Amino acid sequence: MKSIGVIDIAREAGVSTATVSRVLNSSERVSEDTRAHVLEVIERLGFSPNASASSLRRGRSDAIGIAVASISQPWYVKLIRELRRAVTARGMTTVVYDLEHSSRVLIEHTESARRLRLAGMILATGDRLDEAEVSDSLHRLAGSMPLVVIGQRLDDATWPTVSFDDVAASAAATEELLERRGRPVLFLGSSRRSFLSDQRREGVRRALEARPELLRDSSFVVLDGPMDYAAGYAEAASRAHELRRYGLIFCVNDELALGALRALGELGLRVPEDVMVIGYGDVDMLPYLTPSLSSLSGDVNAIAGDALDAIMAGIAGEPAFAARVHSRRIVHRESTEVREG
Amino acid sequence: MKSIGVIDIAREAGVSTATVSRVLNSSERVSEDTRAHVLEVIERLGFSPNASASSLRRGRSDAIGIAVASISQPWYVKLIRELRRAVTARGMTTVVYDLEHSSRVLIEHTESARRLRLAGMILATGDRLDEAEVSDSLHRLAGSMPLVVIGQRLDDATWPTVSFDDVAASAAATEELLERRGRPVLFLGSSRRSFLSDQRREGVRRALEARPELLRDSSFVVLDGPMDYAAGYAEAASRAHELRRYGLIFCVNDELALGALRALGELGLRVPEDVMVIGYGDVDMLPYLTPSLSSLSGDVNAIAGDALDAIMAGIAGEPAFAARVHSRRIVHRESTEVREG
DNA sequence: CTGAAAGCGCTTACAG
DNA sequence: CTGAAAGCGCTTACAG
Repeated sequence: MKSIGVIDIAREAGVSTATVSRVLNSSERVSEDTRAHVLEVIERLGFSPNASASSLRRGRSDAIGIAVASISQPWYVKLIRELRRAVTARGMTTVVYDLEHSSRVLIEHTESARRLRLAGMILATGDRLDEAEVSDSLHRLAGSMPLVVIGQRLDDATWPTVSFDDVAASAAATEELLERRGRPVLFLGSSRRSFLSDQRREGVRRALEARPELLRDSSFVVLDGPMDYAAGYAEAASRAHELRRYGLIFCVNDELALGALRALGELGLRVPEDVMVIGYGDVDMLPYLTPSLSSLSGDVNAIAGDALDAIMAGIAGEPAFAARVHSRRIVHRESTEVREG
Repeated sequence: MKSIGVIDIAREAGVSTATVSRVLNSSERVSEDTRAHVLEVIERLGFSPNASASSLRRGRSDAIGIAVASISQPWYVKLIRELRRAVTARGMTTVVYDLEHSSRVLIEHTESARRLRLAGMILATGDRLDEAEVSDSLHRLAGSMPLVVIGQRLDDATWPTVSFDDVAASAAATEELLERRGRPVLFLGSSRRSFLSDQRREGVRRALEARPELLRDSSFVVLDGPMDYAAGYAEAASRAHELRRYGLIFCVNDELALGALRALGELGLRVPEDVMVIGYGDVDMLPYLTPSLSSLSGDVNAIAGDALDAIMAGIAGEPAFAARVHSRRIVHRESTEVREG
């Protein structure tokens, strides 16, 4: 069964294929009568235009790629949905890529995006992009379509970037919490593969520099595997003997914080009375934990808006900003609710 | 800057475009020397074949669509990743669709899939598909490509389906827990838009039928909004006065269970001493909650394997099974750890 | 406002 | 094993 195409519609409607095409891409001048008639025929025959033919002829697809570090992290899911909403409203489509925190998958997806001749690509990740192979892929990608990166800026980036100032956010949060309780800090989650983790650690370190005696007794744990619930649990549990020395466990994400919370409970430490805990990301479940978890929150809509402006400018061939930086907000919940000196 | 195509590669390599194409689609007979030479030229010029041209010529894309009810639910994320792994291993690609639990989005995505002439579509959702507009979309989709549905079977389905027997799973779990504690049950989460929710409720009801006095005092709550943390919390909290009457809160998913857990804690009810709680899905975080949450778990790999077999059969034009049903397993954690009469 | 016709970049049946 | 050439289904510059 041969599927029907513009030729069939044109014949049935008694017009040319050019007119059918103009109706499909509404922006053109077609008389109202003709348009209505053609649309009726399209509807009646159940015609679905072939996107490959259209993309081939136009030289590019009408889809924007959205690649995120991991679709199992709620913040990225929100970002995807917000971007999809905005892109759809502009009459374009999206294709979602889950990087699974893997360089290999990132490279596979960039190649796929190039083959598809996407209209543009928005890449959001906190994983390091400066590894040679990855960086090469990105430059190749940026050479074939507009690219916007959310989360970090490579030194040799030729594309717009949008990010949070996580150094500042971590520093501010740490200072605030040190005032509540002036004790050493345990920082969980500096992976070699994570750019954001480095930023967050750096902020904590800076805040502690003002109190050398606390900095000396603080610890910065380097995780090399996944930064998930299990890792948070294992890292906290394995430090059972020294945990009482810290006033705050600063986790690079909410998953680690949740895992750590469980370990602390098993060890008989109370949160926040014995030790405070804070995470990063402010995922939806935090208010429902016991104790509810404090976190550093970042506005998805602001980031999505900037990324969209930049990608649309790129598609239109116009210049966009080089870098935009947003700030985060600390959300206090039970895990940091304590008042001392 | 005109991007390079097979013609450029052919000229540079001193062969015909037919040969270049054969090298790209490795399956063909090409001499080793020619192949190596052409590959070298492709690499050197950074050639990326135009997927639209290829799809147009072949009559369909090499991508399989994976549409899931929501990418904010971990089980679906696991399914996506497992399917992607398997599809990639077969030399094809995937495109991910997030239905956001919305019929409108589902319809948009099926139209998009049709325009893209995907090789096939795997749809996984527990939301009802029997609404007229949705059902029409599915039949239209199934008319243009192989379709496999995970999660439910429509009466007039012409496509293979894979699902869990949630009636049986709920019934078995309820029976087992009623033996631990013979008290009425509060069932949370029967939404009118959810097929799976109906199945799960039905299983609980059947198990209770054997104990009419318990069935009489049990409650089945119908939620009409999202079934998330906030809903679980709100529903449990709003029943503060009657909560002590139940021996078990049976939640249609883990998110509701987590929300309910928090509400119970605030009300001073102990889990599992005062009331047991169980969810559905067995997401990764459950062991790290306090108390850790019991859940009904379903094997992703078994489902993914069946779906893949069916879609591949469909693509090859071969017949596949009509329906496959898998069973779930109860995973006991602290929230159901209690022994009585 | 509308149509005739060229052409986007591949793949493949056919011929050698 | 390799090449010449047709054709997939659209869109658009051009002409009227």
